[in-house]
Amino acid sequence: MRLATWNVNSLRARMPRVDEWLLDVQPDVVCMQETKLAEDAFPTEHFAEMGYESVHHGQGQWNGVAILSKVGLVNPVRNFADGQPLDAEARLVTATCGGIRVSSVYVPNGRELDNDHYQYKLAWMKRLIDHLNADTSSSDAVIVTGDYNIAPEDIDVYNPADFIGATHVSEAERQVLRDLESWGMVDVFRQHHPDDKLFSWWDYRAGGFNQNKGMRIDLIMATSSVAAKSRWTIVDRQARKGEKPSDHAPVLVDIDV
DNA sequence: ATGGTCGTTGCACGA
Repeated sequence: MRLATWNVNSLRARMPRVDEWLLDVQPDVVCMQETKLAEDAFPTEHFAEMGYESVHHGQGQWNGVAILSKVGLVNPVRNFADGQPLDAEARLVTATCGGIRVSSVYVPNGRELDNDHYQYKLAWMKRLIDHLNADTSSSDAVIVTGDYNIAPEDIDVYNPADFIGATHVSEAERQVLRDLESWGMVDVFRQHHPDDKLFSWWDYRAGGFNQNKGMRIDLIMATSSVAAKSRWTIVDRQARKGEKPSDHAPVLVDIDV
């Protein structure tokens, strides 16, 4: 099974690149973030014609997450499943694909450390664990992948000195990611590439991609049973090049099934 | 050099 995560930064703006990429890469499961589409504006029929079942959790101009699957898509759940009042923003969707419980996540950005949005981000990550406890178990085959807006370690940013006092690298953010690992999740890319400094996002501004000023914030987190069956993982930098790219590159993993 | 671009929407804001 080939699974990918990609923050497309507006599916409407990205459709030509998404179509081209699906045909080229032939993923079985795709987790998308920032579709920026209303619930009903998702091109369900178009993806069906390309062989994908899909589920979308959208809200309109911001956020929006989706899962595409060629290996079945059952028991979809939009939003958190922990029984608490629903998140007002469309940042989480879950479905079982090919026997794996898959979630597509768009973790809040955080903006600045003293911004209310940063507290929302930390609370959101804590709540993700409540969701997992309600929806599944760490002994199951589970993947939670998407734009975490957290660089797990200093190796995951181009120049750690430039990020002092910034979000994405703060100790509290890294701690909630470690809490997810304590729950039972493995960072699949880092497992296969312990020393590689490879990024998944580069700012559109100031030639960020050409200068490789990026961060690795798009993560494939998997329970140990899935991680053990993962064979190969890459960042698809090709998708960040060319006409009208997203500011994120897809991250791929191939899993033995 | 505290900028820069792109996406939304609508002439500002989020990333």
